[in-house]
Amino acid sequence: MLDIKFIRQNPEPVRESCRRKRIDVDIDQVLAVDVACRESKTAFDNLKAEQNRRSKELGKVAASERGAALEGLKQLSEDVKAAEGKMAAADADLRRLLLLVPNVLDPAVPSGRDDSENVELKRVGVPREFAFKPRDHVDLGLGLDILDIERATRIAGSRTYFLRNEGVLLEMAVLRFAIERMMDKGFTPMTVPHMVRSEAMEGTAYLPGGEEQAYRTQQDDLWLIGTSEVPVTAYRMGEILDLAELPLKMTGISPCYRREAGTYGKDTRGLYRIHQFQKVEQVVICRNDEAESRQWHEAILNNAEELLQALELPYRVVDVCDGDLGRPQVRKFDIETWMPSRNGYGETHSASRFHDYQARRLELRYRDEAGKVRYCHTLNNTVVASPRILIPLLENHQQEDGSVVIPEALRTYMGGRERLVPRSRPA
RNA sequence: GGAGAGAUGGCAGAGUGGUCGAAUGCGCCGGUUUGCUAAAUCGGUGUACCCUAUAAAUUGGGUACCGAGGGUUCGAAUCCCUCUCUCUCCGCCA
Repeated sequence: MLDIKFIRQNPEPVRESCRRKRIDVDIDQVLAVDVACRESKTAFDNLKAEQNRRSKELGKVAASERGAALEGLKQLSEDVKAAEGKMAAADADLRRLLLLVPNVLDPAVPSGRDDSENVELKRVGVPREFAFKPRDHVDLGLGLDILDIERATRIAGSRTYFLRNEGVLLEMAVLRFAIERMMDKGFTPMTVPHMVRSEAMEGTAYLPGGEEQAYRTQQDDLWLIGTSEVPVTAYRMGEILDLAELPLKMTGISPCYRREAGTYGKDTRGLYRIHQFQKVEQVVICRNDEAESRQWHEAILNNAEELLQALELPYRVVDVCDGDLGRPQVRKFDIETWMPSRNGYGETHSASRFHDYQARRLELRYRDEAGKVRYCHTLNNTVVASPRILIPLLENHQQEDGSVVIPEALRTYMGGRERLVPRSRPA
């Protein structure tokens, strides 16, 4: 959410960000409702002040003189109620609109229609030249007997899977490796509620707007998280933090649930796009300082890059263009990891910077040196998400015989195993 | 799931219809005193919004907020209803 005062003073940059993000919000309407809000607030304040004053006096008036004074006050009371109703309605209107106004783009964000026009910033590592015909992760997974999609579909519908045998170890190894690396970097690991209230979804800007993408529980009106970003960023919501606590560096691990509505027919094979996965996420909550916020954006991007390097996977970093950017982000860098089966890079990480957009919705604040209360800045990035990361892991490290070499970094978490070997499946 | 108790400022805790944004204590900030520290003592110490003045930190006025929402009343921290959360007991349970 943007500060209404900012919109009032800078309507044009806000309009421009709406246009570039292709989000249809009428800023003139926002400004009109803002005026209505303030007018109704002033009207209410004045009426209420009069009522307070006269009511106070009434308490001191002798009982015999009350009758006449009461008559006028009854009418005033009606007027106050009417004015209050009007003000509340205007406030609600404004809030509803403000939740839809997108964040203002960083000037550096490139222009483009969709993800095909994201701008590549760098490539690290060289995709392997195979001397044989490489298999995709599904064939590899079946051969190794670490994966079963067909039966999962029968039981749980499309975009579901079972991991089996060393597949389970491999997923847990990747997650465990990721958490330990983040702890080494001073991030506090957290397990989190997987179902959260609307406030947390709204506060992190998944609602309103993301209703179609999230699972909602029927009886308790809770939402299944699509990422631990939601509970972790919301962890201190409503609090005024001590400056000394900042920056808050946290790393959440959780299952992530996504409906993937509107993606029918897209990425249907394998483990790329599924309804449920595991993710280790990094979240930074820092002071309201543009330069510091940018530094953390670089830092969390770098954290993810280091992890991919440790997994010996080639990747590239892209600067996400305006048309592909979500409502809350100021800027976003995606990391795409080389996936031989796609003969291209596929998104595995997404590093977002939000300015105070989420913090304002979450009432996440701190007291600065001068004692002034200010909204924090928030950022997040994937550390690793599985099973998507298993795609490049299996495909890049496969051997001609269908075995897969486990990167050095993961071996201690795999009971010392150095490779996964095909086996015939039990009947 | 059933029965009961509770939710007040950074914390503890008073307040059961008007003089309450809220006693008191602790904490915190500033002053005074004292070789230093401590103690003592005096003063200050919430958030948001609106109006006003100002180049600005900010000043002056107003309104709201005592878990959340609604109601009664001229007037609600205080009375009523609904909800949320916490605690105790019973039930169920990994």
